[in-house]
Amino acid sequence: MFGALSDPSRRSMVERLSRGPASVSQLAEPLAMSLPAVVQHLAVLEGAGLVKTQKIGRVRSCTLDTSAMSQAERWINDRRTQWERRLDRLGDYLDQTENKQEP
Amino acid sequence: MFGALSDPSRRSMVERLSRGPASVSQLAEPLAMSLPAVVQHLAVLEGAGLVKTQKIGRVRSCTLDTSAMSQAERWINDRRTQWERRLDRLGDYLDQTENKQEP
DNA sequence: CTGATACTTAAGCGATATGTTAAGTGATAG
DNA sequence: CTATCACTTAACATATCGCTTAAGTATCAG
Repeated sequence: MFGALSDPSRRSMVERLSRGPASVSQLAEPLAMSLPAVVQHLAVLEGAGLVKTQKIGRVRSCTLDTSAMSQAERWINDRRTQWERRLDRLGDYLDQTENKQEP
Repeated sequence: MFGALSDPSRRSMVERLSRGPASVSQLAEPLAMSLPAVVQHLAVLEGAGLVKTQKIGRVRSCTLDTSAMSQAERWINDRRTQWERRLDRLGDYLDQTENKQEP
């Protein structure tokens, strides 16, 4: 999941897809690489559950799956808030001892 | 940033640090690898701005830097909400055309 | 049917990542 | 002072990643 988003090309593909569905060729167009390379990146994104694809005729249509993104967002948020709660408790403790030293 | 979080060992280190500061040895303890390997992972986290370290005597104390995490969280959130706004607009459009067809 | 389009599959290649062991360095406990 | 502890540095194996080219398949337009 994080691994999928760790590559700039893949992030730009996600950015493109956040503006709406696209075919493989459309995803490849702004990228300076061969089509098979784009398909490989796409496979990584699909493997991570970030992108769903559907082949109609000879065109593969790609769309974003935001539920997978929420999961990563939550992981980060959980660690961050846990850390910040710890800082808050530490602050409370310092306030407390400060009050005890100078009553 | 995403690359730093793409490794399970590094995520477990971040998880450990979200519960409070720790030394290198403390971070290494639950991991099944040599100490130099842990230090390398730590360098990646530090390079991504996720962790700050400070050497006091012979022990290196590591703490989380949540501001870097917020940035990644925001990136995900931006893409997700952009996608969801698009879906909303599409829904509005479909409602509209539906009303026109059956007045 | 024929040719063009939109991928797909397969093989390979150089760079980076992830781990190892072995040998330092510097701080501190006894 | 000496031994130990907590890293640190260096050299190296191996694996995975990101990309390439070349050849194949399936669909659609004319």
